[in-house]
Amino acid sequence: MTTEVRECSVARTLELVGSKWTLLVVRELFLGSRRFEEIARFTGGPRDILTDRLRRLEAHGLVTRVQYERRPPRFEYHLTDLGRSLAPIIATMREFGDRHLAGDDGPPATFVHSCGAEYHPVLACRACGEVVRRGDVEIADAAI
Amino acid sequence: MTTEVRECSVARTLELVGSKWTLLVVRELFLGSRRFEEIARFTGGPRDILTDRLRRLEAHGLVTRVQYERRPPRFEYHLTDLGRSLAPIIATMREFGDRHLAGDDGPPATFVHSCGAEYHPVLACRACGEVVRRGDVEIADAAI
DNA sequence: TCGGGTTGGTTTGGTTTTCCAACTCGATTA
DNA sequence: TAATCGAGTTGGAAAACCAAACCAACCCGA
Repeated sequence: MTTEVRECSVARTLELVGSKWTLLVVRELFLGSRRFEEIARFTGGPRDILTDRLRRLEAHGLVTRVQYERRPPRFEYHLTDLGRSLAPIIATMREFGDRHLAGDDGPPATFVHSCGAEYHPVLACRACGEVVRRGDVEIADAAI
Repeated sequence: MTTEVRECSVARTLELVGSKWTLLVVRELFLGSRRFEEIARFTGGPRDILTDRLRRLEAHGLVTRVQYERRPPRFEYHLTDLGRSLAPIIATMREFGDRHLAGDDGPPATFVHSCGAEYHPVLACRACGEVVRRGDVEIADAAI
């Protein structure tokens, strides 16, 4: 009986962003925080862990550390293009939370799409552009 | 100076599914695994942790545990509707992994949309149905 | 020039989780 | 009777996590 662990893309993605605080750091960067103090304050995470997560994200090319001041050396963190491509993951998580885990006073933030409506993301097929509903997608090739 | 931690939907979602192995369990259920042994085999996770995750998912209504045999009592795990609504999170993670973290022989699984094309999810605006590109969405109300 | 304050961490010391292998338990098949 | 199976438990070690304190390098006001 061999180990039949599925080496899937979900697992690989989770190795990158699946540990505690990582995605909250990324969320903060999406929201415009740049400095360590902001990230620490708004996520509430332990500073040593945040340091570790930022280094790890940097090592994988999702974040860059930019010196904005020498003489005391000070740094800002920016998402790279690769980092920004995590947007759909954050957006679908936000949507799930808004819908199913909202607090007493509804979702804590709202976004607007360029069409003018309040923005709620749904999945669409890249090829045909149609919004996907349950049952529209089938697995073509097992092993995920 | 008060603690200004953002109580956002992303954070709430991560409390639910943000610890290690949870999303891999959910992925397995999406792929059709039902029994503990399958989940253990295909995720490779420690059995005690998997038990914990399944109980936790059950407690939050994402999974139901169904007895399919008495006399040795045996159980199956099924996603509830709420659990199935995690699909976009899994799908966007898979897409990210396929695109940026694929192994040597490309993505390990492919899916097909009902339009006939290979399925790759992109985000669209629920209201207007248009595919979202960078810059199309703005925050309307801070605090996320 | 002295005492604070700011920024971006690192260190310390302990708590919690996670990990893993081995074991259990009831029932079933050989 | 032994071996097997499914679905966990158990115990101990390793890793991750956490809060608080500390540090370095500067800036500011008195």
